[in-house]
Amino acid sequence: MTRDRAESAANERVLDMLRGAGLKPTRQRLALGALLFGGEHRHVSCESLFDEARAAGADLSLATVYNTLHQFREAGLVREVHLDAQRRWFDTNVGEHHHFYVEESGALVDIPADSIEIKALPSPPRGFAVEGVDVVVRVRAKPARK
Amino acid sequence: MTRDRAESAANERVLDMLRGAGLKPTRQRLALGALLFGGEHRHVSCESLFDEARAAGADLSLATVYNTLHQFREAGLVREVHLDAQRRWFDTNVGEHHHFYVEESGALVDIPADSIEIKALPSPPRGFAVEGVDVVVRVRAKPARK
DNA sequence: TAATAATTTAGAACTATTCTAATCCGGTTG
DNA sequence: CAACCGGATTAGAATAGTTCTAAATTATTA
Repeated sequence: MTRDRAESAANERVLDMLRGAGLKPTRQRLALGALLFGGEHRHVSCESLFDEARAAGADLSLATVYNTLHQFREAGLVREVHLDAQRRWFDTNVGEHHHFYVEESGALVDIPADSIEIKALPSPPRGFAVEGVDVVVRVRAKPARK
Repeated sequence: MTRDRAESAANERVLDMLRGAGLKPTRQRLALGALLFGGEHRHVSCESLFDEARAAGADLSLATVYNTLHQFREAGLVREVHLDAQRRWFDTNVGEHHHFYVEESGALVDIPADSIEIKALPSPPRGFAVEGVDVVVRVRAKPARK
C-alpha cells in the first residue's frame, strides 16, 4: 500500500536522524520523531506534543518528552522559538526563517527567510558572535469592520 | 543642589506619567517609577526590579511589582520583551528598536530601529493586523582565540 | 471626618519545567 | 542463553516564576 510505503519511508528517515545524532532509536524517540518529522514542519510545545503522542497511542511520560525535545534541540533536529514567557516552543524547521505569531490563539505561521531583508545589522558587542536572528511579527485579529 | 533638582524633576515626570495613565500615585508606584524612569532606559524582570527596590529601601511586596509592571505595560509606559521561556522582561524604551541578547548572561543591548531594515514584510494572515515586529539577535561570547 | 473605591499585601495556588533516584530496556559478552 | 552494563525512561517530588485570593490599608471624595 502507498500509505504503508510512505510511513515506512518516514520511519527510515527518523531512524537516520537519530543515528546521525547518536541517539538510540528507542520506542519513545521513534514515536515522537514520527510525529515531528513524519510530514510538514511543525510547531509544538512539550505539553502539546505529549498530548498528541498519548492521543496517538504512544505510552510515554511527560519527562521523556522534555528530555527528547531537549536532545533533539542539542542535536539540531529542532530549534526553540521564544514567543511567550510561559511556554517553550519548538519548531521542526531548523532552516533560516521567521514567524507571525497570533498572541490570542498562540498560532504560529512561518515567514520565509528571504521575505524579510535585514540590512546592515550593527556589529555585536565586542567579543561576541552572532548566533542567530529571530524575527517575530506579532499580529492580532482585526476588529470587525462597521 | 543640582542633585535634588534633577531628582525632583524626575519625580515630577513620574507623577505626570502616572496621571496620564490614570494610575493613582501611590508610594509604591512612585518608587518603582523613579527606578524605571529616573535615568537611562532600563531592562528589568519582576524579580530584578523587586530586589532593586528593596535594596533602595522601598517597602513593597513582590505582588505589587508584578501588578505595577503589568499596569505600566497596559498603559504603554513599558513594553514586554520575549527572550526567554522562563522570565518576563520589561523595557522602559517603548519606541521602535531591537535587541542583542546574550543568552549566557541574560544581558540585553539595544539596537536602534533604523539599523535594521526590514524590507517587504509579507502581508499577515487574512484578517490580522500587525501589532509589532520584534527582532532579537542572539549572541554568544566568542571562544578565546589561540 | 466618614464613606468609597482603589491599592497593597501575605500567603496560597498554579503552571511549566527540572531533578532525583529507582527501574527498565537493548545490546554486548561470557 | 544468562549475566551484565550503561543509557533511557519513569513517577513523583522539587523548584521557579507567576497569578490569585481575600483581608487590610490607603488615597480621594463627599
